[in-house]
Amino acid sequence: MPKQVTIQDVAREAGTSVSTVSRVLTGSARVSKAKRVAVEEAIARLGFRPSHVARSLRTHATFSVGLLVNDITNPFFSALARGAEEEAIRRGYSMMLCNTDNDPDRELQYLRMVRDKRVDGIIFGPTGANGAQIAQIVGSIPLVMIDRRIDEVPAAAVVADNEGGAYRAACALIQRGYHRLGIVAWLPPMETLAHRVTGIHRALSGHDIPIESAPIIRVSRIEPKEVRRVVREWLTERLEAGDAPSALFALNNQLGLGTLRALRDLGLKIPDEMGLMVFDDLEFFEVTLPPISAVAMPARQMGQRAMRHLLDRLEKPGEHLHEVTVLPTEVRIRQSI
Amino acid sequence: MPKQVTIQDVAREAGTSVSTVSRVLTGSARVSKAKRVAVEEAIARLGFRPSHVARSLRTHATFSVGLLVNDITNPFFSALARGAEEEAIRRGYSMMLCNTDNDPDRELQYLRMVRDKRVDGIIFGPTGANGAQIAQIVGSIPLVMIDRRIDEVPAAAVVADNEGGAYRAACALIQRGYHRLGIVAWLPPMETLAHRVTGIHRALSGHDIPIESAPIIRVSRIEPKEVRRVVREWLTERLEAGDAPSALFALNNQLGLGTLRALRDLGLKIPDEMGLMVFDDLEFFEVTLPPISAVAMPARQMGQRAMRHLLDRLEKPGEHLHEVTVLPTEVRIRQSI
DNA sequence: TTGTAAGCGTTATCAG
DNA sequence: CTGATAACGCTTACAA
Repeated sequence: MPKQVTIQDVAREAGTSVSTVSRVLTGSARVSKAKRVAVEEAIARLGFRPSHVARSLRTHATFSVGLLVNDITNPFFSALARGAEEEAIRRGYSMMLCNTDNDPDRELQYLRMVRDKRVDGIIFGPTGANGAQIAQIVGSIPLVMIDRRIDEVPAAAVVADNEGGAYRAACALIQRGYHRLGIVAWLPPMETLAHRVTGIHRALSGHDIPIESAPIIRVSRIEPKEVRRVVREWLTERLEAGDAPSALFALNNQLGLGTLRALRDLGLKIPDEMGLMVFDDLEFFEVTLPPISAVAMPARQMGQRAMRHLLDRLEKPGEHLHEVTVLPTEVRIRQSI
Repeated sequence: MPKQVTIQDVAREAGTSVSTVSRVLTGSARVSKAKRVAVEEAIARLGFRPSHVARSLRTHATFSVGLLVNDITNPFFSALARGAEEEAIRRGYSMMLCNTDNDPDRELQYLRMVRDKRVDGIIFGPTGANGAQIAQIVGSIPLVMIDRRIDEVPAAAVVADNEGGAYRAACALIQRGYHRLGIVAWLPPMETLAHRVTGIHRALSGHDIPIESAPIIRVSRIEPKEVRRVVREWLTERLEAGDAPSALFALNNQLGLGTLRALRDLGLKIPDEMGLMVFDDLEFFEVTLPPISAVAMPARQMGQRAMRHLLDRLEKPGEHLHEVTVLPTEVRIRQSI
């Protein structure tokens, strides 16, 4: 372990004081040309690199932020993370990645960890649980919610236009003659999914279709295999009873993937025997046969915007507006409807 | 900004000294029951949380590691990141996410950043460039290479069995009668891709097929659209000349996606008019029509193993073996060949 | 078992 | 413009 070069060493080498070295480091005050070059040369000679941790202790700023998301493996969140990270690095911040796996306990554990590490701020896709505890843990750390919000915690948020996207997508379905919609949803109550359902219902009502005619298929676990099984069984039953919907609307990309597989299992021809629409577009929906219609969320942009919000607030702490930014979604009609 | 609670406050509240508080915090020495409960109560009362940054300054350990990968948006890397993160959190470490975008400059920038932040170690998927500089920047920070290696930097590595996987996949192609292979590759020289080519060549030779009969289609940019265009044009030309391969072997998932689209553009029936094999399996290859054969890399496990290596080494610095772990790949034959 | 005090590597205050 | 020096919040000898 070669001893690390400190500001003291640089001062000695440059024949000056640590304060002067610090001043050229931070540019916080004027330094004579002569001294500055002496210091710069000493730094180069010694290969000195100031310790962020010492600096952080002194300044109470770590230039790092925590990103808590459900699962980075989900394309939506990886795109979001990418957007956030890009903005962060551009502004000199680094980002700690935390996968909560939608588990309230992990969420709390992570929140504590980043708080203890004294991150300057947090970008947070909440599970929806532990409202009060979160507020308490986070305390006064600047926080931006992403994708979902949570009422107990006052914070800015960046979300997608879930209701609007679902509404327009449902209208497209209806206009193409799919009047009987089956909604594939996930069991746990989530704000985003609820909004999507609302959008669909609004479209239905707007076309004088009773919302009771659109059954909701609720899967309890989000694993593709499970979704596939549940949807397949549900559909089989309905088909036998002659009471099946003419199109399925899956409320997120994982549900969409499972649904697609269920449809394949049953050998149902898309879009003739069953239409398919999924909320949250994936790159590969473009290349399946047939290509699948989806409503696209601006994931990367959401991450970028959330990070921008956060850093803006860190850098000029004047404004404490907890605004919620709603980013538009885009309905992409392909051949599955 | 409510002033933060420090160990001093706890000591005062508990009627003891800071050292005693520190001892109950770290468990580094025995403390009488009475004092301990006094301290614990004081901590609870005050909501004290020790500052990791102060601790790090003192102990020279930050309990954080840097993860540098090409692009988290690529499913291979997000799975890898997930595996790494899981192991990290399990052992009390946090992970900084850095996307290098395969850009040597960004790579250097990030390496400097994590080093300045005094991460305890680095997991690093190198671009392949700046060997000497990397060695210099990283200095004595424990480092584990992932996916690719780089000769100038002595470090442990975790890689997939690229050659073996490609070999077995090529054998499968040949056995099914695809004797004329077109290899879709990326232009920049990369160890992993080279190994894959080697594997294919070995399979060809083993079946007495001259390797010259397997042309390499080199795309200069990895964007799907570009891959698609290049492959389509190349194929069109060959088809017209009556000199096309009978199957295409794409060397990574992005190339695979682009190739698939090119095949669709040309209306070539898979697997009858053209076979397709891609290195690096994606979830959705299972659900395309037809499902696509691929060789699967244990991405998540690679991340986990790399992190395990790294942390093991941090925790018992005795061993300095720069071993390279080669994880097996699995050929998954589906209906595209 | 407990307390005092000396750092860890910076930045910031305050004189000169 | 420059230099001592006191924090920052913690851990760890060293003493008691």
